Amino acid sequence: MSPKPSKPAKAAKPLKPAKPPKPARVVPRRQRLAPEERRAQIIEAARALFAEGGVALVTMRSIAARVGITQAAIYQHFQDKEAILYAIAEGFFLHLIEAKERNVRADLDPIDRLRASMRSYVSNGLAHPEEYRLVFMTDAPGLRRHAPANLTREVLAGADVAEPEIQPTKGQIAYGHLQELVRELVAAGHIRGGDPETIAEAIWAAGHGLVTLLITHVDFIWDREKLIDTQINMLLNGLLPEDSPARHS
Amino acid sequence: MSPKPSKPAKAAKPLKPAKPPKPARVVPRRQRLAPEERRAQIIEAARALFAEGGVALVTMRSIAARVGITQAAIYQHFQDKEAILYAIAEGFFLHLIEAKERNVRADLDPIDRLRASMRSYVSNGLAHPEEYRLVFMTDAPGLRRHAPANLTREVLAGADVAEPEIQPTKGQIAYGHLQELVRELVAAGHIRGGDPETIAEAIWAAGHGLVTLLITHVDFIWDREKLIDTQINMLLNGLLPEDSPARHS
DNA sequence: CTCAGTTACTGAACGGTGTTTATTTAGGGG
DNA sequence: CCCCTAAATAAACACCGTTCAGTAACTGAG
Repeated sequence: MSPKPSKPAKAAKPLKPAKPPKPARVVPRRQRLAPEERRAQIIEAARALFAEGGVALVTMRSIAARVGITQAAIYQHFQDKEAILYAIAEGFFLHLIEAKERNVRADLDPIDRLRASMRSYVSNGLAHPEEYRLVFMTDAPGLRRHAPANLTREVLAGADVAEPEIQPTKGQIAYGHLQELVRELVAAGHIRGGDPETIAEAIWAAGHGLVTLLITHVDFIWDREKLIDTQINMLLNGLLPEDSPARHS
Repeated sequence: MSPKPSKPAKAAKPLKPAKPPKPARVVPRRQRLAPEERRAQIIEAARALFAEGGVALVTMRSIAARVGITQAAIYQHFQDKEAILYAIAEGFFLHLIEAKERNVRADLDPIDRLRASMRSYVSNGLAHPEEYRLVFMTDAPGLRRHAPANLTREVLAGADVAEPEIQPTKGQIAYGHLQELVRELVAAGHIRGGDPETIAEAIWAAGHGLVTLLITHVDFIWDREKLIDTQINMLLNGLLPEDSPARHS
């Protein structure tokens, strides 16, 4: 059996029946903070726990304990747990955007910009696997719910809904960079023609699949660089040899 | 008289509080089943719940209620919840293998076999999004634990650990089909040379990314077929035009 | 047929989770 | 000064997966 922590447990409290409200409770000492400060504390605690052991360690109780408040107090500042995780997810996308701006210099050859973009994306995923899992591999449809504004399909499609207060999430900004790059490349004829939107989606899918494979089968893939090279080469040059009769079929 | 065996006094209760264990409990009517039958019932119930509302509905209590037993009884037949989910995951891979054998006829042109393989994989993912999420997008490292035998890296790498009782999981079988196809194509010169193992990984990554994108951004992507076509075309022909100076760099 | 042994099953917990509610109280504006 | 808003609390609620002692249905040997 497991180590049984014998607890004295005098919990003989009648749960159901009428509850005589115990009076004269002395709440020890309570410190109040400015809301935005508390909010920052909570996010920071959550981020630290997340970094230490992944999403499993991020618990309302563990966050509260780290901050020094009770778990219920968190609900004064966040609608629910997913709202906290959303903040962490946005941090990941911020990393992504910053790394992209560091690695994908504007003076590079256009095709090299695409290469560098993909490498930057993959490297970032490998550097922050827990965040990557949270953002793309967790079944949390609610994460999107906590975006500051609803970017509907129409907005993204470019309908003239020019409401200035609608601002995209960090994830949408990051993806927008890829879209723009692909548009540029297609317009300049550097890559095959086609719908830039669809091409960007296909490229992202390939990159995402690569990261997924690398971070979930950690101990099966020994030569990561070779795999990344192979995939980028596949995307650019294609699998078919130049003289293959199957080309462009 | 009564077959009441060595159950002396109930006074010897070393447990926490003095709990008067009311005896004379009349357990209504209990039906016992052959273990394999019960096992099948449990899996079936879990599968039905899973199909109805995803993994969130699959609860030990909900499974038990559907079968008509208590949740603790399940543990007579499965080590834990993940063992049940493993059965569902294996079912998904079985679908995958069957679909592949239906769609990828051996008499096809080799390159068309690759095309059909990818289409079959993607279609299967789109047809069973909940299973796909469970298998590839849930952070359940334990799913692998319930494989009937441990296929270690050495075994997969081809070391001569020819233990006949070690049999691969359905997932490993499915992936093996892709590996074999790629090996064939490379050997016959139908696709560019390179390490077939790595190429297979890159292809799988691209297909997986595609499925992920399609099942998570359901309402953003209107033309799935176009995206699938674009990606397969990208993999085969490459993004770069024939006369691009960047080719093969 | 009897009876001991095995084991599928039950009821009741245990420790955990996210969240809600009533209550208390700190701190700032009239 | 009081009063009101709202941050924080204690205590619960409704779940979850899992464990465990005890019970009863079956099994098979004598």
